[in-house]
Amino acid sequence: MLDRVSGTLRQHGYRITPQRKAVLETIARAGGYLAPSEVYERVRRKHPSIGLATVYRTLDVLKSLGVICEILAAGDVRTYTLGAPDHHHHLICSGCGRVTDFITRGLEELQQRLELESGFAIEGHVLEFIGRCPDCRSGSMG
Amino acid sequence: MLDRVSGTLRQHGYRITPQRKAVLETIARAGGYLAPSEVYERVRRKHPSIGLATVYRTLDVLKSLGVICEILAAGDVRTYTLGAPDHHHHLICSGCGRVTDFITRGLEELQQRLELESGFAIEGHVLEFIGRCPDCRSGSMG
DNA sequence: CTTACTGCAAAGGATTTGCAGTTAA
DNA sequence: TTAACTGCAAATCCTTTGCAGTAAG
Repeated sequence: MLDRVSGTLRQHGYRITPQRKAVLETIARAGGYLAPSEVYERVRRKHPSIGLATVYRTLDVLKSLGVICEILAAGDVRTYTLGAPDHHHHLICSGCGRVTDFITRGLEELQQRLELESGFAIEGHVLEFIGRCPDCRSGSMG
Repeated sequence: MLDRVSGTLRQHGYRITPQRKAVLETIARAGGYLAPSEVYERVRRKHPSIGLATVYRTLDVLKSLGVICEILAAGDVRTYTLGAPDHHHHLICSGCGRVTDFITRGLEELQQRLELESGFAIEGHVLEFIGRCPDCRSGSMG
């Protein structure tokens, strides 16, 4: 994975730096979605001198290359995970904020209908469900 | 409309103030979606002394009562329009930012499937399509 | 070597909060 | 009368930017 991303970075004239590797590995290892501040905290464990600005800049680069995907969740938090957008959707817990992905089809038809009816050239979509995850339903978290 | 909302406000122990009326009327008259700063600018034309904080506070109140609906659009802009969420979805122009609503069904089935598969108690959803509107497709806006 | 990248600190923009005065009910 | 509301200014929070030094290629 790192090899592939390194290639992508190089192809676009970006350099491979320890900071970029660390950010990417952190997101990859997390599995779920991390906010910039969370990425920062985790990267700092191994790489204490990294600056928050570098994390933001790295997230921008990786996002612009499609290496990571940003979700526009409720509560104005940006979070990031590995992978390109649009291939999956999100199920967000209103209790703990955890994000689960799901895949669905059928949006293509809807998209076609919308293009016809609205005249838009549709480029992408966001589909998020918000609810309470099993843990938060049973637990004492509110 | 204002009467209905006044009733709602009163029922919840909120007072009817000129500022709240002005914010509500501004959003109602706009038809589309307004960011807090846009609401503020427009309200100021008729009500020059209003403060931005009051606009934010009013938006919070109206949103919490379901009188207005907030969309979580790309680019980290919050915008508001009349009406409760979840009854419609959004088609957002990536050129000019204008938002069009659409209504669709079929998400209920998907929701049921997700509840079964994930164990979530789903409370709501967001469905947004992003694309270029007819004006921006034909015009010179990029 | 060259120039992209980094860390730091300062700047920026959006939203929230504290407070004393005001006003709806 | 009285408690919710307001405007203002300051405070917060998140993100971006300027800069001089560092390091990838």
